[in-house]
Amino acid sequence: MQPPALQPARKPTIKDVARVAGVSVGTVSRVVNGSLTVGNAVHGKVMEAIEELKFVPSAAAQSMRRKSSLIVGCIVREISIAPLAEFVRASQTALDAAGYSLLLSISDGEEERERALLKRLQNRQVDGIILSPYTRLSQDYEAMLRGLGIPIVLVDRDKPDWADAVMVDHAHGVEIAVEHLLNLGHRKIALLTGPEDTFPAAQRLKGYMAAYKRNKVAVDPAMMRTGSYLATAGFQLASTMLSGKNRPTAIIAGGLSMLPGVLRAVQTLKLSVPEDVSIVGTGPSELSELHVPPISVQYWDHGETGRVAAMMLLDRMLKKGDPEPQRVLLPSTFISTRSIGPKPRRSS
Amino acid sequence: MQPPALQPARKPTIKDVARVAGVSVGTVSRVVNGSLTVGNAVHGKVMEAIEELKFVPSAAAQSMRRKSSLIVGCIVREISIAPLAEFVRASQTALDAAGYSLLLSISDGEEERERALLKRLQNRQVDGIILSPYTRLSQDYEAMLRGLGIPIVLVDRDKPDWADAVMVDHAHGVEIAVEHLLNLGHRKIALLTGPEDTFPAAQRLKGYMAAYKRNKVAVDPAMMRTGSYLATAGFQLASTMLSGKNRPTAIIAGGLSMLPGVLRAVQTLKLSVPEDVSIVGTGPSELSELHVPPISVQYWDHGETGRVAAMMLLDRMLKKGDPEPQRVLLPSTFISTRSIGPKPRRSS
DNA sequence: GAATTGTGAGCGCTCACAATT
DNA sequence: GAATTGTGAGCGCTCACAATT
Repeated sequence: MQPPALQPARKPTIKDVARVAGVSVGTVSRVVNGSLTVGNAVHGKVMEAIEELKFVPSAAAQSMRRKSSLIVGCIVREISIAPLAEFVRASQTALDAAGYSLLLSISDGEEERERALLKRLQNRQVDGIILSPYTRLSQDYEAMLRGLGIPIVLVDRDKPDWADAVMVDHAHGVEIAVEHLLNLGHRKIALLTGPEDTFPAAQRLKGYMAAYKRNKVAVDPAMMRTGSYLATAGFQLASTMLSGKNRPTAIIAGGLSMLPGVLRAVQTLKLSVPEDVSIVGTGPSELSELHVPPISVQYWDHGETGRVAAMMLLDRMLKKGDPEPQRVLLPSTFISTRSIGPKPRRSS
Repeated sequence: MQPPALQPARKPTIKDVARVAGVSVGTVSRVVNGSLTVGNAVHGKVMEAIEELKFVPSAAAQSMRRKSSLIVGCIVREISIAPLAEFVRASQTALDAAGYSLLLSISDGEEERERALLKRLQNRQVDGIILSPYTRLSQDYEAMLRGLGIPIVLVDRDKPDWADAVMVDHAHGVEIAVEHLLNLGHRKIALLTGPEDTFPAAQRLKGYMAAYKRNKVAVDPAMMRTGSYLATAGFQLASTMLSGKNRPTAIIAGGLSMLPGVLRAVQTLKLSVPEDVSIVGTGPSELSELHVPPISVQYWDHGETGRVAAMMLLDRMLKKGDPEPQRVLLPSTFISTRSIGPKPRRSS
C-alpha cells in the first residue's frame, strides 16, 4: 500500500501563504484573524492559498506575540472518581466553547506534586488555572500561588480570599440529611469526612451540628470523625465504629471516595442496609444509584461546578485590572432513598 | 488586608536574567537547559539571578525555536466512565514523567466534534496525539488524520494500518466467559456490543463464536446484538430480549457503559441475578464490584492501556525517520463471580 | 479623506558560530 | 588547543504605522 501523502518537508507558514496569494503577510494575518478591513477579492485569494497549502497558524508564534496561550490548566487530585471526572468534563466543554484548551494535571493528592504541576503550568504560560487543592493551603503555598501571577479559580476552598472560588454549600445538604435521620429516631449518626480545616469538611460539620441544635439533641462528639476523605479511611472508621460498643445506627460518608469503603465495611460485618445501619453517601455515583438498596446522598451538581469554575475563570482572564475576587456558593441537597430507615430497635 | 506582592508589571525574560547575572543570554540559556559547558562560578551567578527574578522560561518561545511543544493531545469520547478516566490518568502520568503535558479533549462520541478537536490540536502544535476514536474511521477521516502530519497512537482500533495502535484482546476474555457459561449449561447467551465494524465489537464476536465452535454448539444469531456501546442500548436490548420469547439465560454487556443499562433492565423486570439470568460486564467498575452479587467481567487493565499508549507515542515522537508502525495487543481475561450461575430450569 | 494593503519591529527563546580565556 | 562564554540570526507570528489605492 502506497502512503498517499506523507507530511511535507516543512510546514507552510504565513509567508508561504502570502507568496502564493500574492499579498503581504499582514493581509494573511488579517484574514486568519477575521479582520473586517479586507477586500473580498483579496480575502478569496488568501483563503484559496490557505486551502491549497493546508496552512495552520502556529499557536506557539501566536502565543508569543499575543502573550496569551489560550490554554487553561486544571489540577485535580483524581480523575477516576466519577464526580471529579464530570467536573473536568464540564470545565473542558465550557472552555472549549470559548476557544480555550484544557491542560489536565493530576496531583494524586500529593501537595509536592501539586506544586510541581503549578510550576509546569506557569512555564507553559497557561492563561488561567482551575485548582481543586487536596489539602488546606499553607501560608507558604498560598504565597507561591499568588506569586505565579496567573488567574486562579479555587474549587471548594474558601481560603485564600484574594482568589476567585466556586464552592458548594455542603452544610445544607448534610443538615437535611441529619435532620431526616434524627426524625427517624437516630441518635448515633456517624459523620465521616475529611480534615476539618478543609472547607467541605468544615461545612459538613456545620450542617451536622446545626441540625442537632435545631432539634435540640445533644451532639455526641465521638460520632464526628474527620481527617481523611479516602476510601480506606471510610472502611477503617466504619469497621471500627460498627464493631465497637458506641455503635452508630446511621453513617454519613462525607467524601466522594468514602462510600465504597463504608459499604465494604458493612458487607464485611454482614450488616444490612437500612435494617442494621442507615447509610448516606456523597454525590451521585453509579454505585449509589445501582446498589441494592440505592444509597441516599448529599447531592450537588458536579458538572455545574465545573462549568461555573470555567466561566469564572474566563471572566477573570478577559477582565482588565484586578476586579474584586468573586465567590460562588452552589447549592447542595439531600436525595433520600431506601438506604435510610428508622433507628433499629435492638441498639438503643 | 494588604496584597503581599502583586505580579510585577512585566515578566522577566532571559535578557533580564543575563543583565542581572552579568552574562550573555546564551549562557543563561545553557544554564536553563542544563548544558555541561558552564563554569561553576557563572552557573552560580545565573542561578541566583533566576531565583531573584523568579524567572520562568517562556514555553511559547521555546516551542517556536525547538519546533516542539512538549504537549500531547488526548481525545476520548467520555471521561466520566471510570475505566476511560483511568486510561487518561495513566497516560497523563506517563507523559508527565517524560516532561510532556496532556491536553484533554472530549469528543462526546461525535465524529464532527472529534474532527474539530483534531484540527485544534494541530493548531496547538501538539507533538503527538492519543486518539480513542468513537466510530470506525472513514476513508475521508483517515486521510485527514494522516494529513495532520502528527504522530498518532490509536486506541483499540486496528485500522488505519499506518498508525501505531494499542489494542485489547477482547476475543480472549469473551471466549473464556462464553465457554464458562456454556459449561454451566447456558445455550441462550446474549452478547450486546458495539458496531461490528469497530475493533472491540468484532473481537468480542470472534471470541464468542470461537467458544461456541470449540464446544460444538450452534450459534443462535439472534443472540448477537451489535450496533451501539451506549447504556441506553444496553437497557433497550436487554429489556426487549428478556421480555421476549427467545429469552436469553445469560447476558454479556460488551461495552464499558452497557452494564448499568443491562442491570436496570433486569431490575425493572424484577429478575434475579444469577437465578433468572447470569450477567457478565466489561471492565471492572465500582458498580460491578459492589453490586449484590458482584458482577463477572471481561477484564483488562485500562491503566496499562493508557501507559502503553503514552510510551508508544513517546517512542514515536523521539524517533527520527518513519519507522514501521507498532501494534501492541494487551491481554484480556475473565473474572468470574456469583453473577453467573447454572442455566435456570424453567426456561429451557 | 477613507478604506485597504504593505512594511518591519519585536515577542523570548535556541543554536551555530565566533570570540575569548 | 581546549574549555568556556558571547553574538546575532531567525523561529512564525501580530500590530502599529506607513504607503497605497
